[in-house]
Amino acid sequence: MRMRGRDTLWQVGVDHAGIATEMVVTRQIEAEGGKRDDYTREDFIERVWQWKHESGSTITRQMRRLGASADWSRERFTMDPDLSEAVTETFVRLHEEGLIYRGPRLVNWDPVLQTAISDLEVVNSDEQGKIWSIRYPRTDGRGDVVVATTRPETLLGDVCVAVHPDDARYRDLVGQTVELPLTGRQIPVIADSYVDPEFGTGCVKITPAHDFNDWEVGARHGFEPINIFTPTATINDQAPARYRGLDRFEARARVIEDLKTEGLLIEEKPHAMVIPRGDRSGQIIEPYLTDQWFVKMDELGRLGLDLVESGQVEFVPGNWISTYRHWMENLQDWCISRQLWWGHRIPAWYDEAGHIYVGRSEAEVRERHALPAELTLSQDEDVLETWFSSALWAHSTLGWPDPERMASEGFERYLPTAVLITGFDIIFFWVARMVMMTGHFTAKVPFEQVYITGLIRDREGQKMSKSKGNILDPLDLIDGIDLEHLVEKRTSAMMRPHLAKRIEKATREEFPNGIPAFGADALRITFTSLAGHGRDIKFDLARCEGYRNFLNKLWNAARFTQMNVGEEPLPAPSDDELDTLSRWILSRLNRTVAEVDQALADYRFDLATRSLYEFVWNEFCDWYLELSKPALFEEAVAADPVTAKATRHTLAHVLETTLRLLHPFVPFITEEIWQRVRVPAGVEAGSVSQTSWPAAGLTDAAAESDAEWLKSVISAIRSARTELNLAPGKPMPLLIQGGSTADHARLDRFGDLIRKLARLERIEIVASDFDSAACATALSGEMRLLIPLAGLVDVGEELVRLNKQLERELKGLEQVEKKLANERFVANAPAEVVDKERRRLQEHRGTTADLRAQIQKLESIY
RNA sequence: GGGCGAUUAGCUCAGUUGGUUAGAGCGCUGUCUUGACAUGGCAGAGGUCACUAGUUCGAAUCUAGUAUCGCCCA
Repeated sequence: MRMRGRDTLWQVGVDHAGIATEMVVTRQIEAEGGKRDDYTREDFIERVWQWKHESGSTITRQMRRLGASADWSRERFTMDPDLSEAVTETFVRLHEEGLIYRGPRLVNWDPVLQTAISDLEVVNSDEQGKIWSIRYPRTDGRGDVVVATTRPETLLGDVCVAVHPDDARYRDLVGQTVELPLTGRQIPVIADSYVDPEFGTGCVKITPAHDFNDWEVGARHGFEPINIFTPTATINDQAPARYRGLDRFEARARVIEDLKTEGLLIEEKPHAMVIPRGDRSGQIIEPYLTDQWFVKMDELGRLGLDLVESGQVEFVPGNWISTYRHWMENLQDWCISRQLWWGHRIPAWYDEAGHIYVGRSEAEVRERHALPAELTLSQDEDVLETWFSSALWAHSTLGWPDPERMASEGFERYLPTAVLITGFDIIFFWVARMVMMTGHFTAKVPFEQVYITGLIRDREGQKMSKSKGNILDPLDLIDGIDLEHLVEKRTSAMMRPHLAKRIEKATREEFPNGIPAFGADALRITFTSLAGHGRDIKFDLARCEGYRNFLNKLWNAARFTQMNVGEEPLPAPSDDELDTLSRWILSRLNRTVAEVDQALADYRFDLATRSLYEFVWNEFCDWYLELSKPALFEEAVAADPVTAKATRHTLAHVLETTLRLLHPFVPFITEEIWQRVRVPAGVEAGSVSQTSWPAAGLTDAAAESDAEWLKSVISAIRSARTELNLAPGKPMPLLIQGGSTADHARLDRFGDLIRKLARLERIEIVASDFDSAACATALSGEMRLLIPLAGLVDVGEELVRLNKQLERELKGLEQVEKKLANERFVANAPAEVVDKERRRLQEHRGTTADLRAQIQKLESIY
């Protein structure tokens, strides 16, 4: 983009990762033998800042080493004062608009971290649990009701038992009461269609304070929820004294034991179930009743959906829109408060009577509500979740809400931004929320396109994670790392230390010699080459190695070029001074530019990389450099100085242009080489990054066809040579039989090149009646390339070779014949397709006839 | 249960609006220290495009179903 002369901004920065950071610092304190409780809020935050300054810049350090060409002077952090101001402003405005509210709700509660977390931070894992059937005696003495539950301890908070309204078995039960075991309470039986009559006995205990579904049922029937847990998930005073103070698992054991004693436990059996766990702590999450802050999602969700459905924000690849749509259509209100210290503190104050005042500061609150100075206000202890501030990123980093900063940071100039590049796992967390927030507050979209990259997985296809110990630090791929350090890095500071042994073993198996240094360029181009539009990227060191070798190839091609073009500016040849091969490579270069342009426009970095790789290696290095050598040899320079000059200039020009094309992929090596070729290539700029992006020029069909002819002749001879087991260096003559006038004209022009590249002694054209019985044959178009066998090879080997070729040809011939024999094909297929098949038929017929004739001749003398 | 996606060479993946004998890298085989490069050159082997049916003159490509796997949501 920048090389195309566009006004570009790559806004870098990081968020403050509330929960994760708080956990890391807490663990650090514990490792020193301290406790988090020893710290005041202020001291703890101080400690977090200290940690952040020391080791919080890992990501930006990695990005810098990778050569990310961002505007580093504009790096932002979500806890910066200006971004924090945006957070407060957003909260206050949303509150004023009635889109933020506080209330008692069931939230996902992490009893270890003691904070609410959002739905998205809960990981549901399939686990083996148990299910218990419990008898609830009817108070009318007419038997019992049996309920099944996976969480018997929650019966202490049951408010009723529910059955399905259409369930004939229990029709007489509805409206009756049952005795809730162990509590001495009586609870009613109600009918609700939430109950699945097929599941268990068709009777369900309802515990509104500890289950999301039960909460709904309880609310529908007007029950007051009974919360039986403290914030650490121990039993509170709502329960009978016997259970108070037990943690949830102890309570379960005692409840079961007591039920057994009372003869109320019917059975216990294994049960496959889904357990909610916190994605940070790995602990079982409790649905827990607390006061939390929420953002209403109905209106914002509609906006977020509209902006995408209308095409103002476009996903690449496009089918991610269905994931986005699906989520936006099923939104829950967004729980934004977290019971943490590290983050943006909620701008709400309470008086002693519990009234809530929201405002930008305590002073503003006092003034706005005319509160007397002696009234004590205390600020809400909670902070906002990290994504709340990240959601504002697009506009808050451009100065919003301060008009002066907006002007200086380029709010109008850069919003909407062109593209957000991110992983699909973050579409809900971040993308959707950015679209909603920027849309709501600025009436603009945050970005026009969202390029969703695949997720980099390890060699086995596993998601990389610290706890699995399969992470790879890009820095270690760049600089290399020995096995011991790698093992140490992967097994230290683990959340689950018992996995260390297994991780160590796997690491030693996968990287027995550690990781060699590949360099930043090789790593970058490996990633771009893997960046197809799939959703997973399996990372394999072998790919990295391949691209490192490619860069080595590029380096050597550059050395060759430098050696031959020198260090002085080269005069550009006029069009008619350009030799065919130079015109060919320039034509191929132009095609490559066009391909790369198209690939980049489509975000197909893999295809862009491939075009460049193939051009550099398979065309520039394998052919042009080789073909240029004869023109650059000393005798040749004297014989044809014009071609030598044109070739030199073309070498320099093609290399220099290729470097510009490659620069966004491999910035370091291209800069290094470019500095050495810019003078001979005649380009004025201080750095390759300041040159302009190449424009695709015209292609040259005549030159391309000449070069293809030349390449196929040389390849045919080389193949024959190998198949005949002729040493590559062994001189041999070549006889040419047949061929068109065009062939002969080309032989005339390129004979010397063929001789040199195919290592021939001489080339001789022989008459059509020349007896080729004593020759090996290769076919190239209409030409027969004959290699006299005398003294060189075994006739038997040649026969084997020819028969193999014949077999291949016959297969092709058969296919074409079948096609053309089909009348409906001839009648229905487009004329050019049919013509093509007819031409192929002729070719195959000619070739097979030739091969047969030659085989016969050889057999006659064999 | 709902949604999304995948299945192409031993491995990792391309394959555009359906149209030569389906391509690449790595790996494998043979061979070569030729004056850019052995991190290399040259040549080669290797595929029933998961399966079944359909549409079509023609299917890796389009449609339906089946199987296996993965992810997201309930």
